[in-house]
Amino acid sequence: MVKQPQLTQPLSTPVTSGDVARHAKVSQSAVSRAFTPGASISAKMREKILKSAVELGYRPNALARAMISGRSGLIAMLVAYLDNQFYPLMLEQISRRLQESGYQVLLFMTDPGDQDEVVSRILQYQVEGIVMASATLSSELATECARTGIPVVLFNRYVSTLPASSVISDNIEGGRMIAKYLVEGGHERIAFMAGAEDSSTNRDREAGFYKGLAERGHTVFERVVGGYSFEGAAKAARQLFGKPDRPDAIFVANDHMAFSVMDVIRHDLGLRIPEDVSVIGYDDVPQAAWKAYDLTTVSQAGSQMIEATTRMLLEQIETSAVRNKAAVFPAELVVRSSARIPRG
Amino acid sequence: MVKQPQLTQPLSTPVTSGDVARHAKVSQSAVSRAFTPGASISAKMREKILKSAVELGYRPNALARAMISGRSGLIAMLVAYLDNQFYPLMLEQISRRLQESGYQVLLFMTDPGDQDEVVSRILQYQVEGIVMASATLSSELATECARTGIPVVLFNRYVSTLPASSVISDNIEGGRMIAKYLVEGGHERIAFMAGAEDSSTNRDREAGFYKGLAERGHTVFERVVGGYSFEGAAKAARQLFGKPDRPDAIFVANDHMAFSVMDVIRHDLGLRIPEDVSVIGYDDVPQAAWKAYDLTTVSQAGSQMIEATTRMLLEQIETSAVRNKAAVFPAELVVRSSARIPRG
DNA sequence: CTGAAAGCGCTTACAG
DNA sequence: CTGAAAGCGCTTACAG
Repeated sequence: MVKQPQLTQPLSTPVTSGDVARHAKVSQSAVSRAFTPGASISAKMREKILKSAVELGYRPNALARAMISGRSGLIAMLVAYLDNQFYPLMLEQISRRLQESGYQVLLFMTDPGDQDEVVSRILQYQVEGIVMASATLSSELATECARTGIPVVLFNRYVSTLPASSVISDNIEGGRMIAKYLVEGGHERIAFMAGAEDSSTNRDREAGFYKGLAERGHTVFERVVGGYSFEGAAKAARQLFGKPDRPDAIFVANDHMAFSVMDVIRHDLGLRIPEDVSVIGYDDVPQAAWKAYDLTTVSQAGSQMIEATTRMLLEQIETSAVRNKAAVFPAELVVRSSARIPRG
Repeated sequence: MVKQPQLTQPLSTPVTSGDVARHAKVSQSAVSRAFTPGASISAKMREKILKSAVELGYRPNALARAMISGRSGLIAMLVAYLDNQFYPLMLEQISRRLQESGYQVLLFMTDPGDQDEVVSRILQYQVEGIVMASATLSSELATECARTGIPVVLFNRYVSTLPASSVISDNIEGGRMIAKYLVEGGHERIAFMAGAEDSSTNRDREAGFYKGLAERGHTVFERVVGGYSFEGAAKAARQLFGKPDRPDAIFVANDHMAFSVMDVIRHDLGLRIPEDVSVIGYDDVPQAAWKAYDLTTVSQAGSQMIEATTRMLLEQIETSAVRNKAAVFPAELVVRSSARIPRG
């Protein structure tokens, strides 16, 4: 005969440390100690308590613990949009790392209009740290977050005037490498498609790119803005390549837009890549390796950036110190077939 | 002269309702009421309190509120992997909807090994509801979540024996439509690539597909397993299409794998799509519309599924009732160019 | 409408 | 090592 679940014990067991204490015939403080690593409690007592806890289905209430200890174990993760695959992958990995370290991620999908609301909620939930993972979140929001005094790490973005750490790759050098590669590939009319004008990633990639062109006696042939969106990039590409005197190469500020640009060049305009136009992106998202695009791009040191983000954040939390350090990781050109390969 | 921040008030303001009460010369309960919608408090008093609160930078402590009210405002969102773009997009939209409704998403990236740990943490954080958003999370995990008595909604997955609601699209009908389309397109050797064997999406899509084939006097030509991963799909595709007697059409259980299959067919094997092989996917992720793939696929009613997920979850939370309803949304064939179009 | 008081479930000095 | 007690910051009956 199958035993029915005991009806006296509701499914959503609100079992407290007091219940366990009574059951194990010990004090409530002892129960607390049994669940606190490093607390002074005898092995015998702990065992007895753990046994009772299992029997009753007890789990410490993390919220109550947070109240008294001042440690919520919560990290706010601010993200703007997940279309660009770079971000979900980073979100996934950073979350996993934080979970492994005993923290839990509170997700904030933020929009430009949200700012005050977001900051307010972050504060209400007593998060111990904040990760801002988006190229496009406004710097006012970053400033507000930094002002809370809660440790902040900006991921793939920086605001130099802020008491917040940031983790980025060397976007300036990345831009330079791309300029070098395109010039050496013999291109004469080299264009640039910007992402979001106010993002540090775009600013640095663009600055490095122009610098690289200048170093080789070139200037940009034409500049358009795609705004880091697929549709924006398509529109800008049609305008740019739809004219008779079109570029023979383009650096697109991220891969996500580069795919859109490639589609327009090939399918709307019937041009060949790289024979008619060379295309280079930035980020090296997994799709860049997909054969249909096989995109030459610059790889951000993703796993190092993830590691640095969690390390810097946890370090700040554990030392109660708010820092303003920037970790910059090297960029690396990943050569595939979407851009003409220089000879030699 | 620029004024320095007051050093007497630390940046991470631990301002409590008591501080506000003292400042506004009212009771602490009054402060609480000023921040509780619908509480009985005079307009004059509320105003005075709100003014003090702003001056001091007070925010109610959500954790303390949760302790006493039993409402944490937290929803656990369980996700397995974010490679397949379908999931980040759903995660983004569901999170936005929950935020708008005043809830906050606690993110759990889960692995097969994690189960007990995940359930334990969910319980510790006193979440009010759980969304399981993954085709591949194990049904034991789903069972464990349902057993907690916390409202659960399975997104894009179901386990019929569970006291949990689920939101899915009509995967059986979707599979049938694909079979019909391929048979009518005149294909003779129609293959199927499965995703994860134990997922309900795969089971239903496969069952519907076979049923559709049978209805038209066909059987599946060959069946391989891609496991819902890009690499798994590539491997299976090489094996399947690398032989002389290869399929002339394939239904791949999701778009994410279909892209991989298309790359292998075109670039590794030099075959044309759809002239040599027709490919159909499932999900209609944004990439399916990218011209390089232009994938014929079945669209899941994403926005309806998102809406239903949040509505069903919030309804269960607000009525304290755990339900076992399944919301099934219609599937729709999206015709693009990766599969031969039937005449007429 | 308002305030004093109890209590949510814990952790952590403080004695013993 | 163990227990009694205070207290984290709130909400919510209970009186007035």
